[in-house]
Amino acid sequence: MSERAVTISEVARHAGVAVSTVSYVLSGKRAISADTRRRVLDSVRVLGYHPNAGARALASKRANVIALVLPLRVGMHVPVLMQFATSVVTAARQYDHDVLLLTADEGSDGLRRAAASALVDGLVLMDVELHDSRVPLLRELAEPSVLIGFPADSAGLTCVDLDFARAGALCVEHLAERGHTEVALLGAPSVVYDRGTGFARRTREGFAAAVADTGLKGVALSCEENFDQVSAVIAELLDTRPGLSGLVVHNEAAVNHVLGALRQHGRRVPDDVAVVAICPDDIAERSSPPLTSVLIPAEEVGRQAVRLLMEKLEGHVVPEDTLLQPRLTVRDST
Amino acid sequence: MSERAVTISEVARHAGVAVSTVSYVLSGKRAISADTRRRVLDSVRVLGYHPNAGARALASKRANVIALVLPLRVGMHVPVLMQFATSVVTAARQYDHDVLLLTADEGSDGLRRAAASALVDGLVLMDVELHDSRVPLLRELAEPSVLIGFPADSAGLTCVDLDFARAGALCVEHLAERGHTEVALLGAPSVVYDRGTGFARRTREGFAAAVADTGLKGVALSCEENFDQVSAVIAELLDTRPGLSGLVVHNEAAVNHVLGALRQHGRRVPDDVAVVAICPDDIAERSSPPLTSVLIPAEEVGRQAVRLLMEKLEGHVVPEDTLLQPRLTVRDST
DNA sequence: ACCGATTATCGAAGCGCTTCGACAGAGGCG
DNA sequence: CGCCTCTGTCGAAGCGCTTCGATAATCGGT
Repeated sequence: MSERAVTISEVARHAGVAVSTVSYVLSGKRAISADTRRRVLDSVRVLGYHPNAGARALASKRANVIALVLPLRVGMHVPVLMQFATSVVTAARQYDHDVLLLTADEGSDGLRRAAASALVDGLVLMDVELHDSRVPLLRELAEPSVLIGFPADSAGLTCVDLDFARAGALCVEHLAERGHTEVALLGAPSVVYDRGTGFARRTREGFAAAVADTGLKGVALSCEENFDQVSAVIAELLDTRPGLSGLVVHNEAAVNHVLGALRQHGRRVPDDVAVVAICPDDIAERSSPPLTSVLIPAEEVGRQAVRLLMEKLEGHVVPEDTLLQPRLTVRDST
Repeated sequence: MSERAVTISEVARHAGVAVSTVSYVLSGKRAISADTRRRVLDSVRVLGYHPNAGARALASKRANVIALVLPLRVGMHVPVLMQFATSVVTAARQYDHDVLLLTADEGSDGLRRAAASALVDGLVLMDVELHDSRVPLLRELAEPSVLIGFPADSAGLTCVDLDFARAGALCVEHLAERGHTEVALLGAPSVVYDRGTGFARRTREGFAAAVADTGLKGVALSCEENFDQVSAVIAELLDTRPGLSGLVVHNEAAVNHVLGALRQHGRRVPDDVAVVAICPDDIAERSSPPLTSVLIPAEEVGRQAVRLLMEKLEGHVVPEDTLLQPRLTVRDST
């Protein structure tokens, strides 16, 4: 084992051509005769050649690696982050790029280091907050970047996200169609609103706007993530708002507690109270009853983020804002 | 913006020394006078020099990057995976290494490609299964690797994991001490056992052994992850085993359903039924009541995995098996 | 049959860094 | 005082690849 790696010059010798010819066969940047191409590719296969990434990066000034930057704080539901991460990796591979994982611990220095050392060609930042400390740096970095989520000032940046305002509205509209007249939003823990996390606020705004538009009665509440607190909020809600019959839950960790609390308080879903959640499909499906939900299209968000980054790497101009339209799946809870 | 990157020769010129001297200052591989060192470091700072990663990798044959390979299937609880991932990244940075994220989609080819192209110096594989298709490849790869989890045949490999057998036993012993005489294990979904996931089986074995040792009565059941099925299992259990008063739950996604089902069936925790979980602390803490639990020390597992890999990269010999001892935290559920 | 354009291939010059061997100068010792 | 050993520094040779310009070879048009 441990045989020294095969180099391009060995491939060239084996195929009886010049090193540059092998390079051109592999990159396709110049025309090569079918015959030569075949001989070279055969040699590549026979010798098990893999181009040396460092050498390639040095000569071409392209590492073919992008950075994926994890959020500063985990405010978002973790499984969703994981979905983003895997879809970014998968999408990147389709463009023949790899993904370097950067965490918040290093803060902006980490981004600067990775970019300045040419370790990566571009950056994807996950779960960007309204006042994200990493954002100013991006503006001065030579490397292109794409954000998942929207900071307060997104001018000059490329951002992708689910249209959360529309998602919040969609839930309200669905409940309105079902004939409900008084609804409530159970959102993120209050700390998430306090620190200005964009998607939580935007959902709330969309909810409020739709409530106004449809002429329903509605309140938006924050929602902690342990059972007792959820149960207390539900009790209070049922108590003070007898007409309430529709619930929008935008909190993956709390959604099962909400169902438990409703059960505890003797309310049946959907007969007494209808519930629509904004959460991943797997959570909605394994709840009892399975929940009508708007899912966060993590897979598509990640794919779009990578696509946009690749466009930028090619030197193309891309739209600054990309909002993905939410889709509501009706299940048994409404 | 976008000013061309500073190179080592510019630093050398600025500091009035040879390129090689700058290199030696930065690597510390040869003695350099204090005066020269200071001048060089000043120039580095003033010019904002960052060594080019590709050039460094090419010349030194070390990329200073390790691969983190995500599991083939997500059988493990996702937040725990995320904890592994972040701790691996953090630990790697402490050794001045970065982390490349590889997913299962590419399978073994991805590993081979990353290794053969010298993109990475070594590999950390997460959530290894008993018969993991990636394992044979590792044996023939020149690059060192460390596994998180144990395959069926771990000979010649370096593996790290929580001692799940001990964790299962610890839970039983705790319940025995509390005076319970009949206990049950609610484990992973049956499909997880079927595909031979090591940690699930090992927990079950530890549970069974401890039940035998302590002379308790006990059964081990698999446990699906939606409320209705959990509720049915709990009903059946309470019905057929009236003496049952202790439950060990090794299933993060189901643990809240278990509590809900017990509530539904009129059992109080811990008065009627004591529950001890094997799960992350945050889940245990936000349950109602907060659960006595054995946590999966993801942070330490990741750190140890990286430490072992770095040792191997240095050419040192490391122990093949590293089993981390579980610790049980008593909360309100027992 | 000759010319210019086109196509296919080659050789060589780097990319920015590490590392090896060489070599001045300083210091220790008999 | 001469010799030897360290120290600290330098210059140059690559590492494996991409890419530029040059050069043959081929071709259609006239």
